[in-house]
Amino acid sequence: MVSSKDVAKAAGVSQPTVSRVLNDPTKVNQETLDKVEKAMKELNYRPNLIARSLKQQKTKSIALISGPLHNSFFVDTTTTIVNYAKEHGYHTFVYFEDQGDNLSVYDEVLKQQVDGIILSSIFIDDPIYKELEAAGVPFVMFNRKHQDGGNYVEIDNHRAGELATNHLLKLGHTKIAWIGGPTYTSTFHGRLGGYQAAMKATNNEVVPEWIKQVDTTEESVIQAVDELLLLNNKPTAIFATTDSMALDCQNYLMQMGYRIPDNFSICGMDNINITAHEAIQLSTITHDSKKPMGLYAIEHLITMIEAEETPPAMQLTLEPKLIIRETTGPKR
Amino acid sequence: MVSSKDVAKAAGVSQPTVSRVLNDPTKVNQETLDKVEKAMKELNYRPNLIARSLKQQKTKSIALISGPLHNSFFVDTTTTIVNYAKEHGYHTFVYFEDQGDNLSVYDEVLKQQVDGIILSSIFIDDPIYKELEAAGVPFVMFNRKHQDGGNYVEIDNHRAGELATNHLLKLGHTKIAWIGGPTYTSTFHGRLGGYQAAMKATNNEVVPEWIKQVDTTEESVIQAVDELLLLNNKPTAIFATTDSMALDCQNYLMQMGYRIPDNFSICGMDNINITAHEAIQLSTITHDSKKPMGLYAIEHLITMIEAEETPPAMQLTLEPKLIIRETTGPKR
DNA sequence: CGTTTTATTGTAAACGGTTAATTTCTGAAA
DNA sequence: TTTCAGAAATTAACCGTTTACAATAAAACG
Repeated sequence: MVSSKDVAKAAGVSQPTVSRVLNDPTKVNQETLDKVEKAMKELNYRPNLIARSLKQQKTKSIALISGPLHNSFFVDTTTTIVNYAKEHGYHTFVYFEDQGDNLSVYDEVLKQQVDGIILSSIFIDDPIYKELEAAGVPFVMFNRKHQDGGNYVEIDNHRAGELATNHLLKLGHTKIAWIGGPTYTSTFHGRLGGYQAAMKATNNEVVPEWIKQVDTTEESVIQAVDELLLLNNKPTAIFATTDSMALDCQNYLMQMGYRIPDNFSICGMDNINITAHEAIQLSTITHDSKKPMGLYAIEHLITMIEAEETPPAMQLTLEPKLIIRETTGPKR
Repeated sequence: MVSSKDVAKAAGVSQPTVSRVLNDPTKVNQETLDKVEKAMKELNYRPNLIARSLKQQKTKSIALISGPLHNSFFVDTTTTIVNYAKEHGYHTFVYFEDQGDNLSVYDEVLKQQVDGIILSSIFIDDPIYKELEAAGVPFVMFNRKHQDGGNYVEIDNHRAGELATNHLLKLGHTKIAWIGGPTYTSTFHGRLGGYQAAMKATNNEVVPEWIKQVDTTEESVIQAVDELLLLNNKPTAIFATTDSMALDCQNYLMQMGYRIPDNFSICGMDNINITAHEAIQLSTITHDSKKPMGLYAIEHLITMIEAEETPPAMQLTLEPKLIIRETTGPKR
């Protein structure tokens, strides 16, 4: 690999002069500048960012620790974050959440000396929060948040749960199932709380068998639906707390010969792209902000990284909004 | 940030001893090893991988330059690649293809000293190929390939084009539209060639107006469909050369009140997940290999990175396979 | 014309590790 | 007792940059 030393030799100057050409060309004589730039071109010189990072104590790289892309919600956020970062001169390391072994990811990321971290995969009382704070690296959470606060952008999950549930109640459903991920995450915790609150507020019984905690994979959703189908007091509507899972429900129920919404109403959440497809038409919950959630996160992260002094924490809870499409209908 | 020097001081040893504890603990006395490890723990020491990378001249990081995730094909490949890389100790920088400004991405990536590159976004005669070769960094292409060969995994696009077209011909369609991306990429070049070959082989006219080259965005697909709808000899079937575009066609035509496949047959390509959804049921093309395409790519890349001497080039062309679902039907 | 600025370049040190070469120490063999 | 091998630790050099500081020469000043 050709280094600035090689360029210096070729141009007949000292190596720091080459460095100056790169960083502050006004500080160098026009004549030498030409010489050096010519040598750079001839040798096809590319500055070594690793060396620069070491010296400058910043890497111009960030880490995105994201939920799995098979949930399209994370497709949008990943795209937004990676592209915005790139436009602002940052490179993005991407990692996908791992059942279990998450700690090693954080550890690796910190060793990599990233300038900041964006994460969606934190638990309400995740000990990683304190570790990250101790490491002193800026980080912002999106989608999920932590009990200790910090910087985050989320949707009002409780309110969202109420919204979806009330929508189904208003259609005449009273036997409403809830399918979601682990409630030690703020998202599902809130969405479950909202569901329960809405049921109670209307004096509807919440039967424990209607509440299905799954690991959000298709198989686990299918199993949950199977179990619901075997119940005596079978629900007539399902609040599937992510669109990804709602699609799995819809698909499986249709495969089993049921008609949506005639036999079952399904309401999802996230308003991922495909839900608007004419053949899908999934009722869902979105938020009423112009900016996508990932954008808030990355904008704020880069502000934090580049600000002289720590800016005030971003604690953003977006207002949820119901989108009624064709997968929810009156109880028959 | 606490460095190995701090650990050394705390443990009362020299700094290289700390390094040896990290890299080859057998070379260090049990007693000192304990001392050092204790100090590491107490100070919460994390080795600086940037410094290590500089010295070792390898970063244990790779770059993935991918097509946009809104095409779900790249969702699967990205997931596969990032996860496999991580399991093998590599960190993945992700970039999404950019209309136009691709060169700067490659430049940035090379400056970052990545150990290898995986890319899907290369043109048949892309000059970047020679640049990458000159830079001496291992790289493998997936999905698309380059005229000069190199390391790649692709699907037989010509064959795939024939397969899809023949399927539609057999259903009685003779007026078949082709919608695809720019033909200076090997994928669309091949898929168009196969379509034309199949038409000619059956003595069917290929009307130039039926061939729509778009930029693969939803808007451009909609515009193409609009134009097709205005033709006198309107096609009765569409070969949309990625599932992403096929879904856009299906959605738009349904919105316009057409019925699929009664009014139009649609065949996609890639077999992305959602196409199997009961409400979508898109006919499509896949390949008959057990491994996903991205896996071939990343496996080979890591082999290239870690092999003593350059392994033989991987030039893999997977056999396409037709999946018939419900969006293609007999001509009415 | 001597002295002070200013512009430009070079020298040296540093970032945090790895690793080759060297030193120190121990204990066994002669 | 002397010698020497081997183990374990230290010292020094290096990776490719940036940057503080010193040196030099040219320009500006009174």
